[in-house]
Amino acid sequence: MSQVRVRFAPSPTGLLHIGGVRTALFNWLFARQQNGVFVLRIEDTDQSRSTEESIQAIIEGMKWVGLDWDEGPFRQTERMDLYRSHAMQLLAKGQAYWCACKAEELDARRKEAEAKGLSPKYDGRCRDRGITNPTGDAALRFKAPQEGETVVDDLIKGRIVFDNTVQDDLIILRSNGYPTYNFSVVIDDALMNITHVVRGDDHLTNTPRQIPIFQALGFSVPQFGHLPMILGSDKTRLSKRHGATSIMAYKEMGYLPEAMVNYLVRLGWSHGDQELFTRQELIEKFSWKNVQTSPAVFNPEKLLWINAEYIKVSPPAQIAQALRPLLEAAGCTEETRAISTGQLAQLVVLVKERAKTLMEMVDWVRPYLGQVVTFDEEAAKKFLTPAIAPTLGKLLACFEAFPAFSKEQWEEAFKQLVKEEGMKMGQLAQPVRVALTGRTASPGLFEVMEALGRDRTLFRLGQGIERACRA
RNA sequence: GUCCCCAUCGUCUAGCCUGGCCUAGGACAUUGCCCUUUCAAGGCAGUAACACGGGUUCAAAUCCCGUUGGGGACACCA
Repeated sequence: MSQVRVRFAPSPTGLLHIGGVRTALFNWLFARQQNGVFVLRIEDTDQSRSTEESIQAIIEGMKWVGLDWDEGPFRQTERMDLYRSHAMQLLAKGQAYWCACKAEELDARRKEAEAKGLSPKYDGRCRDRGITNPTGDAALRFKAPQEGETVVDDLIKGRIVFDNTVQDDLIILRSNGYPTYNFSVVIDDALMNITHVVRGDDHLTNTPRQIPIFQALGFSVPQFGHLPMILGSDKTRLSKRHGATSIMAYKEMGYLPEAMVNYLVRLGWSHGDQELFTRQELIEKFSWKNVQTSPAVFNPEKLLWINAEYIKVSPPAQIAQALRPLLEAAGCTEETRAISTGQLAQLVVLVKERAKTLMEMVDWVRPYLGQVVTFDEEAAKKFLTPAIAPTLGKLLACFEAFPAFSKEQWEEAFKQLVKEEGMKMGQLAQPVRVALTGRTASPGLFEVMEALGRDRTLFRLGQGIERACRA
């Protein structure tokens, strides 16, 4: 069998959305598993809607999720001669014809047919007119088969039969000379030797339109596979109404690319009960057989859970690196630049179990940057009271007596003091927590002290006592 | 309207092809408990589904037909 060649062919009419990423991902996994080739092709034949920014957004998104392509990015607008010459071939063979109907006329006729409850398909009035010297605004139509059936043996859905009598004579070359989608995909998929065309379910009904074009041109027909759609919580097709759909929006919200990939692949594909996969496992275990046939609702809560799982197990230094720009963007520019990645990684270890996104992590890490603590007013008011000040003072004196920080020693001393004062652990722990972090919630107290170091711990404790006395 | 696809807990899904092991398993979310210096994390337990109706069969979530419901496509968009 020849080498597997698959492609991802987005149209650059907006940002790269998660549905597109999932389609790309399935293609990519299959290519990598089969030692095949993954092609990136930009379908920009609609000059009125395609933009350069969108092309950049697609490339940026693909890179972020780590879906590297082997060939391309090809742009259809750079391949116009190919489409035109093949269209002319069809014309010469009598499998295409010029159509002089005006777009507005066609529109009107379609509406009329619909109003009468008839099929809105082209009535074929130019089919046998034999126009040989078309005026500048004629379009070229493909002579679609009008009888028999077209069978698609779908990789995911199995055998699907379409009745050719409902097929339309599609326009393949617009009056402006640009090819239409259904024609340019066929030419490109054929010329690029694509072996498996895997795309969204919304293309399923395009398949019986495209197969006859492959055949008319004498190309071998690739295998097709149609992925179920991603739906929003209301079970309609996922769109902006449902929240963020652009892949880069998830980056900005603090999601990890590996988490996105893991979530997206599980949306429509499964391997028994397994939820978490390394990329290597995905490549090994992926199979069309286990791709779901029905659409899936996008569930942000599960994505959040997966992201949290990835934050917990990813190398801390890697998280630290990704965190840096977000920290700076959050206004901690100086503190962030002052800290080494190694030190930042230690903070990541400190808080990684409580942050589900990098954005949340920014907030968790903040109290450990800089010398001074920023008090949460409510927390300070509640726990840093004059009543507790003397005990905090004793604790400070006790800690100061230790020349160096030692988690075990300091914890021992802390517990000793709690006992002497006849308090409960929490009665002293909370005020100390507020003194050290400014907040009522934090990692374990002694981990916090370790992260802060002896000097800052003592400094902040002193700060807390001052605040308590003032209150 | 026509054509096509789809249908298991709220959600993602296992099981369906090759009927019995399914009084339907896992995960997210949710509820309760445990752990505990706070917040998490973790552990344990619970609530919760085969859309409906007919067949076929000794036996159906699994096979067949229909109904209903959802989605998609019917452009000189992709």
